[in-house]
Amino acid sequence: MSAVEAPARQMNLAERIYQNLKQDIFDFQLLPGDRFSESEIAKRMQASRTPVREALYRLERDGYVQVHFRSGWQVRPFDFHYFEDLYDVRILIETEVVKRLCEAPDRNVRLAGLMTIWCCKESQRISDSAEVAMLDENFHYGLVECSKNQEMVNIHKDVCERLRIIRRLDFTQSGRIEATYNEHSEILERICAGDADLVAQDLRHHIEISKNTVREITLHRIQDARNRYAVDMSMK
Amino acid sequence: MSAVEAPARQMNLAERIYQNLKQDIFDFQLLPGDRFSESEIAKRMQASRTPVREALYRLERDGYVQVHFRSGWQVRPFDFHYFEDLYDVRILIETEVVKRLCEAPDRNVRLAGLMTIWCCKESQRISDSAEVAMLDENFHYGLVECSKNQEMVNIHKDVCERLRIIRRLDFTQSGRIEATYNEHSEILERICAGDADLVAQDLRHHIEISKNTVREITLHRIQDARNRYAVDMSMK
DNA sequence: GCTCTGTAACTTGTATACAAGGTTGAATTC
DNA sequence: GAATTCAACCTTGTATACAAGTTACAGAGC
Repeated sequence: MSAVEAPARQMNLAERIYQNLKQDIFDFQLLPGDRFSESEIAKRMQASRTPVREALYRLERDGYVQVHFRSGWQVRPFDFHYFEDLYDVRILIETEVVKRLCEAPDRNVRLAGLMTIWCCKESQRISDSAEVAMLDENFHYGLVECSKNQEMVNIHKDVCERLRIIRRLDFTQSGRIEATYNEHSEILERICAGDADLVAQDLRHHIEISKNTVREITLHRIQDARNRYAVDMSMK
Repeated sequence: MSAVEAPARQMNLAERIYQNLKQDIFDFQLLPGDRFSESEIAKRMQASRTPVREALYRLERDGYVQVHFRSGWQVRPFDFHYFEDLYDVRILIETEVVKRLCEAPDRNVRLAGLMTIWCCKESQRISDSAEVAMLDENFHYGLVECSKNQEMVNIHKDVCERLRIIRRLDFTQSGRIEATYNEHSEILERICAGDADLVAQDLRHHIEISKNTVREITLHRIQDARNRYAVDMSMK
């Protein structure tokens, strides 16, 4: 029962390949719709097909790729309807969590960490969009972790990870950073005030802003992102 | 886009082994805590280790088994806290769904199938507990499918499947069948009436009955179930 | 009897060989 | 030129061989 679990899980080849492939998908190195074979990946990762297959089947279950019988693999094409459904699940879980939080007597303690980050002076706010994007994710993870329901945490994390691929296109818009700070701090303060209905409404609205931007994202923008990424890489 | 997906997915060896192993776990042929090796399974399933491994890694991700580094596999031990968390997720999803249903103008049409099964005369009710258990599962699936949110359906299905291992111990109690009929029919009628708050309350209560029985289940009862199953098998 | 040690028999992780079905494209036929 | 055929080459699915690490137990030493 002690050190059996994930903590010190040494990196298998399969694990490493899984992480790398997922990162490639997030970075649009592998574009939605792209087809590829196991041998191709094996060659690129300098490994045999066995660990590659293991990684691919995990990615398939995650919903990132799909296998065609004896006919290669494919990065799962974008499906905006799918993303919107995921956003709804996020809204459902997070609003439930904040409602519960509003009834917890020790909510101030539980939220202390988040409050130091988000309810700070304007001068202390972070302006780097990549960094804020990460903080934003952690904000929402942090809320759900307060629920003390590990399965809710797992499912929520899963959903957010599947959404990450499009969320990262979100923080490029100007004004989004400031708005995020304002919305997060308001949510936290209202939780402390115990305003269950109001805060659920705020949170729903906050997430729906992201949800609505999904519709605007086109394959063209994805292609752009890829090009930008390629340039970034060559400059390092 | 036509016949690419799951429908005609022919049974791989890996797929077959996955299903068989899961069934063994459900039937308590493999008891929580049991340890076993890949070769063992391969021998029993008359296949090589390759498809066995694929199946095992899927089961691991599903949360049924865990692998110990170069030291065999184990059926994940029971953790009642885990099951209660899952029940909470079920409650959250299903209450959300019925709330939405109460606002849908065409809810009578969507629910027609369920109503013929559950809102029938007492004389037409089914009394076989295994059959009712299956109908019960389909009732809850059916509700969520009405939500038109495929991801919610998927997650809910996943959660229910993970709960199935203990839910099947539930319908043995006398009176449970009649109560299920009464509760389901009341829920359906109240949805049609559009009573969002009342119906959510009913549903929550209905699921919490199951949730509370979890606490009563002990490993001893599981052992019993296994013995009973072994007897059933030998009688065939 | 107890502790330690080393080895033999296991385990999973990875690479590779082969089987069986899918795809493609050039040659053939009309 | 257009349609068809068929073979070479691809793909994944499965079995097997080997590498590397873990476990269990017999036997030595005390």
